[in-house]
Amino acid sequence: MRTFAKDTVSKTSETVTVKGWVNSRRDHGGLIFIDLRDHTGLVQLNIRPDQAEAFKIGESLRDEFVISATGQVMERGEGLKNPNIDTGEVEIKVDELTILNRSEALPIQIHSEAQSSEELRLKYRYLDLRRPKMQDMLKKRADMYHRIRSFMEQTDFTEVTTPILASSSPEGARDFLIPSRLQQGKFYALPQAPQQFKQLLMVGGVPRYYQLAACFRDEDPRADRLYGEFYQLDLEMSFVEDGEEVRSLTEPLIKQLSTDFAGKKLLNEAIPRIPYVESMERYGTDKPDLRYGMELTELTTELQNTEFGVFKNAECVKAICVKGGSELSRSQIDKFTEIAKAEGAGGLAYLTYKDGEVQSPIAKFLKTEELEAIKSKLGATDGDIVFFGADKRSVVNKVLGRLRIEFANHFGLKDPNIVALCWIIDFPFYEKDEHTGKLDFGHNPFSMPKGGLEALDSEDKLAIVADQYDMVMNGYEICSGGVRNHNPEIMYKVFGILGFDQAYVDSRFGAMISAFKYGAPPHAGCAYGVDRIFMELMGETNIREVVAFPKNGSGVDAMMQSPNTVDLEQLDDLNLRILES
RNA sequence: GGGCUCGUAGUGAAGUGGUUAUCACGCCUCCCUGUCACGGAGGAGAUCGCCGGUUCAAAUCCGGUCGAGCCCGCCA
Repeated sequence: MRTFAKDTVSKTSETVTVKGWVNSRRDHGGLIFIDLRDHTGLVQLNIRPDQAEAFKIGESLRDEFVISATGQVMERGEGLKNPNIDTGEVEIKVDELTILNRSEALPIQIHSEAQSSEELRLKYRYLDLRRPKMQDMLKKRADMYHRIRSFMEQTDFTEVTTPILASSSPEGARDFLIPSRLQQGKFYALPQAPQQFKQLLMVGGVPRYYQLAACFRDEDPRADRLYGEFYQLDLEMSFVEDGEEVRSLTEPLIKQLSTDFAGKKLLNEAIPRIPYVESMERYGTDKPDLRYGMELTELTTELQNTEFGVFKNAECVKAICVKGGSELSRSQIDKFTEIAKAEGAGGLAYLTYKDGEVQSPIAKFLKTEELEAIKSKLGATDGDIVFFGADKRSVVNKVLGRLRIEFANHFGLKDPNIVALCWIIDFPFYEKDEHTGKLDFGHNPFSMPKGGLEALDSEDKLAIVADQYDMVMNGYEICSGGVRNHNPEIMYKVFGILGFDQAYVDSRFGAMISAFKYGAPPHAGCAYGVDRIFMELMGETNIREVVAFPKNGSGVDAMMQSPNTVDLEQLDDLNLRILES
């Protein structure tokens, strides 16, 4: 019977068998210590020469050998205890020692603080996962899944799995295509989300559906975005016409995960609802991090008659006040200026409040009353610095929104123990492409335009608001949802505005359109990105750190060598051929 | 597709034009009976990602290329 490492501490004088890996070996010549590691922790083995056979084996042990050791658990003497490990009070006096398997020297460091490169860690993920931090991550993720399922079951949601082999959905991300053998020349697509299936479940009479759903998108990754596949807590509710019902029903889950599960504090017990337009104006983004202030402050009116040409001629002038920022060096300001330019700004004007006076290259262009207005509106005091954006409104918001995040990083304003949640609501239904000038869906073509059919007749299509909502956690979009459009007439019109005719909609969303003709209940739902939520709650900034087997930035699994070539026979089965490039 | 950064023994790092490329961990041999990242003595191990150029001389400078990371585009 195997005993786990951590349990040995309560088995003094008992004879036990422990199995695990050699974490380290300390060979004193006439006495050998082994730190044996299993999934529960470490325990020290004490191997003495009087057990000649075991001692001989002990001398041959190396890091990461897999062993089985049998012996008596002994309380360590005074001064020999190790408070740094859970089992430091005891050690096992080994009588029998067996090597279950040997190990070559490891290609990555798993015992030291200095961590090997991510490239190697991913290639040898099965070794990387032995590190306590990764073991902890896997356990915590399982715990989170358990809590999510409990919550969903308690709130009467029914788990339904939907197909992985699905069909290509246009207007979205790039699809992963799967060639069909039985229907040659045709393709399945891996679902980008179970969107259509879950809506069809609503028509199918399932009142509340949920699923921890795998989603597949062939788009370039980021630090907070996995390549290829990720998991969503996908859910949908029928007979819901107000998104508030979805928001208020599900947000307690995210609060519980933040507090009970992750042990963090909520910034606001009442989660604010912020309209999209307001968020863009105040934070310059639709995923604001509310843990810090530095809101974008409007100065267009105050500076409309200024002598300073850059401000005078701009459609919009805004500023943010960085508390204690007057200590920024010239080169640091230059760095922020580069960032501002990369976001489309012409430059980065600033005012420094230092030693009771205003210092700035642009101060001489500003009248005393203008300087006063700036100071009072931004609440600037001695030691602060104020940065300006003056340009088209969208550019100003974008630039200052980005700088707000950069300043928060620079001054360490992101408190890792706080979770700031908010809902962004009322997204624009349509957006105009800045380059082509063409109208496109802002977020999701399946959501209901607020005001229904009539709203779609509005002259200004950009003013049409979708009943669409995102949840934001500490600056990360963690949920997206909406009240769905369950009306075929509205569906046709929504696409018609973009120039797609009825036949197009029928061909792409035939099942949905057809289903909506047979008594589709109104419904609404959302999908929470569980990988990203888990990342933030674990205090990680790289999402690959919280996934067992992630792909790298090139979409490659360095461990499994996927994607890979296939046999010609397999291609023949599918009637496919690879063209010479 | 674009921008920025990086690539040096098995691993992590140092080395910004000039001796035999340095250090730590790991590895191998030997010594060591109370360590806990044990300690000590010795040893092996690097075409400095790859190709080309500049130079008397290149890990170092330049160009290209491959790979990785971050960001932009993209992500209904």
